[in-house]
Amino acid sequence: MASDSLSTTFAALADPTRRAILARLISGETSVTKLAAPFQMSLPAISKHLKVLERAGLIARGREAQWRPSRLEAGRLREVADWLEHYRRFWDESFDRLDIHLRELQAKQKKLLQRKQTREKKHGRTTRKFRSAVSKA
Amino acid sequence: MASDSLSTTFAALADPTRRAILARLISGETSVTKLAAPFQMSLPAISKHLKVLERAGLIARGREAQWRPSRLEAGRLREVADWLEHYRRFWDESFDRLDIHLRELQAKQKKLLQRKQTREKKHGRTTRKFRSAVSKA
DNA sequence: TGGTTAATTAACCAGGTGGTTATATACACT
DNA sequence: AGTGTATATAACCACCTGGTTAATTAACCA
Repeated sequence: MASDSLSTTFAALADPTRRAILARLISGETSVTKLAAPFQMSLPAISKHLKVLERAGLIARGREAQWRPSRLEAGRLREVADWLEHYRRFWDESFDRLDIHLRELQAKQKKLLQRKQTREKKHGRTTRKFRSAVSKA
Repeated sequence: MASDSLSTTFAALADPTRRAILARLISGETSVTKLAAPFQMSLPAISKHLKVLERAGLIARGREAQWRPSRLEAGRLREVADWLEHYRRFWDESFDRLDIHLRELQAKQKKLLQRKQTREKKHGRTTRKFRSAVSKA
């Protein structure tokens, strides 16, 4: 398998068990045994799947005594969404109009955010908010 | 590899060569040799990649004399986008607000489309337009 | 008919993937 | 210290993947 980030992410997503695990993690972090419960396969198999997801950066794992709770880590999914945007117009006929609307939204949003940041003096976060929802092409 | 549609699609996308081929096809359909040109690998290798993309339904292939032009087929990418939507809120803080805006847009769009269809008596297409751009959760 | 160009198929190979069972590690409890 | 519970690692296996070179098919051209 190629070692770039997108390839690793897609490869990790190319398995229904792993996608089911991600889906389960939507409702909160859980232990390995609880994640394994719905499946017929052995625990080591699940352990391997979790390692794949972890290496792909799709989940992060904590430590609580002998439990290793997994939680969703959505950054890589955003990368996928960003990549997909290049192709949106091929399946979404109304893309151009939608794009225009979204760009307007984005502009408004930026201004709002800038004002908010000036008021509250927040730190750390940049203003990338809507980037993944609009075209980059 | 699992045989369900999403798994096949993700597996096909988990290779930089294949993604590069898709990117190339954004600018129109092309022959195998032209698709192969940017890469160092042999023609049979590209041929295999194209077969993977074709089986995944990401491209379709025509026949023009001895050429087999490939063209982008974005339906499966839409499926990926739809799947991704379940996770959007995990990377997009402003998801809820965006969702509201998009639903409003969708409503407007539906009305526009209905009027248009009444006027032109178009057939076959339903009004699923913005489904992939908004949350389904 | 024969030659050229485009693409695919066949046969092969190294390395990866997804599963197994058996064993090991880590922590909690008494 | 010893036991139970949660998880990971090791060793193994069948199959898949992504590449190669050589041979084959298919269409055009003269």
